[in-house]
Amino acid sequence: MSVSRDPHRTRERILTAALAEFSAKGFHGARVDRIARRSRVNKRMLYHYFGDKEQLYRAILRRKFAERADFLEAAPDDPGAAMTYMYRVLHRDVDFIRMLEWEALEVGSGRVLAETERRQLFVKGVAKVKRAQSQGLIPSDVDPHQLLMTLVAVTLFPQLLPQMARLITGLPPSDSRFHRKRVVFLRWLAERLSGSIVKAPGRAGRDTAQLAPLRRTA
Amino acid sequence: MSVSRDPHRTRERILTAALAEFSAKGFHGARVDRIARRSRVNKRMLYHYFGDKEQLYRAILRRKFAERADFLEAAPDDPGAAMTYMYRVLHRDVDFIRMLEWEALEVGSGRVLAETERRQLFVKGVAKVKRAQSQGLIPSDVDPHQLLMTLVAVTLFPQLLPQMARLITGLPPSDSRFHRKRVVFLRWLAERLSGSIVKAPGRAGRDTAQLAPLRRTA
DNA sequence: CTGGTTACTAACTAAACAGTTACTTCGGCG
DNA sequence: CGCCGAAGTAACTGTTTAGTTAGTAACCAG
Repeated sequence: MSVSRDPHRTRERILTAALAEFSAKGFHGARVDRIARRSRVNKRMLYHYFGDKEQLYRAILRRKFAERADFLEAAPDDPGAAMTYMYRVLHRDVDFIRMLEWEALEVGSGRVLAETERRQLFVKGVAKVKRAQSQGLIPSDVDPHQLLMTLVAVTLFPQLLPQMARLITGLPPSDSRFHRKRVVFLRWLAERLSGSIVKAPGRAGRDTAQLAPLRRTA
Repeated sequence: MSVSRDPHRTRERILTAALAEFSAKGFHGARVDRIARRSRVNKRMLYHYFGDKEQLYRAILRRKFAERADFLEAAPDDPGAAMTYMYRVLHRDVDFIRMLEWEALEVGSGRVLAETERRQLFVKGVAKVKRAQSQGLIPSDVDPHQLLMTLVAVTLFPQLLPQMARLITGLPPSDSRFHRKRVVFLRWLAERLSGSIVKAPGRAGRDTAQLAPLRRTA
């Protein structure tokens, strides 16, 4: 017999199966029995290791967010390269995007798990944008918070509302042709944003200042 | 006595309560009993009018999508005005955005309700972008499908992942200060996209700066 | 007024579900 | 070797849930 015990492996199997289930169905749609079956672990063990369904859910979230904790820092400084990088990375981790989306629907704009760590991540992201601004890679007459948010929006969106992406473009975002077109577009967009089209790639600030009066965020 | 029958009113009350419930909790999280209680209608009547939970859900979706069927057509031609218009309109209908989001998580990029009508809506949207391109409002060296998708992405995103919007900017997207900053940003972005940034030989600068409030176009 | 159809109610049911009980088996340490 | 805590199993339970039964009350056509 020898069921050959292996607590670590069991824990991992539960986490893997739970991620798949929660990502696919969300917290309410997920079934504890199904996670147990998928991981080929006795249901009782889920409760042994994680307490209850909600704590298991939180464990999944914590792990997923920790996994992607560096994705803004790891991005290149150049906005075009940064966008295509983010797009490529996030595109491969659909579960991550879906967990973000479930979270959005559950908590709205309320407090989230790992609030401070995640805020810190974005503080660094904003700092990165500001650095790019001072280097002249990005115009300085724009709120870096709003810009960062928009860069994320633009890279995330196809997986966020894939049905809409398909209805608009005719291709599902999982399709490699979609992928290629998106990357081409992102590069085009980066050119536009960085402002090096019309005038020399110098500092854009002065020239455009009159067009968009902007108060810096606090 | 006189329970004073009113089939139409009852149906409406069910639909209203169901929208609130499904928008808040999604299909699996929604409770039929709660919809019945909220609408102060006997639960049996939901089944009388709509068959079962799923058909009620579909009825809600159909109605919501029909309501917003013209939102791309109603947008102004000018990209800056269009973006702020879309942002304003969608911002006010959080339920609509949430239902889109539940749909995304449920069907992925698979077939959706009212598939052909909704595709048609976007075909018209793309045509609109192309028209703007031929008028020189938007550069012609960009895929209109990808651009349209991105305009939608940029206007929708804060409500799509409000927790992320808050973590990045420090303000929830429901906050009026957030709103103001976003509109300023969208105008900046439109300037960039339309391409006549520096000494533009045309209308990019001042005309669009004061945002014509919804000029309805066919 | 009558008979049938539609609107409406209260109480019930079968199934699904998260969580538990009660028990066995393994592994390591004195 | 003996025993204790951790790893594991199978079968159970109390509750919640979508959906139903069985019936009453209003409305209306003839």
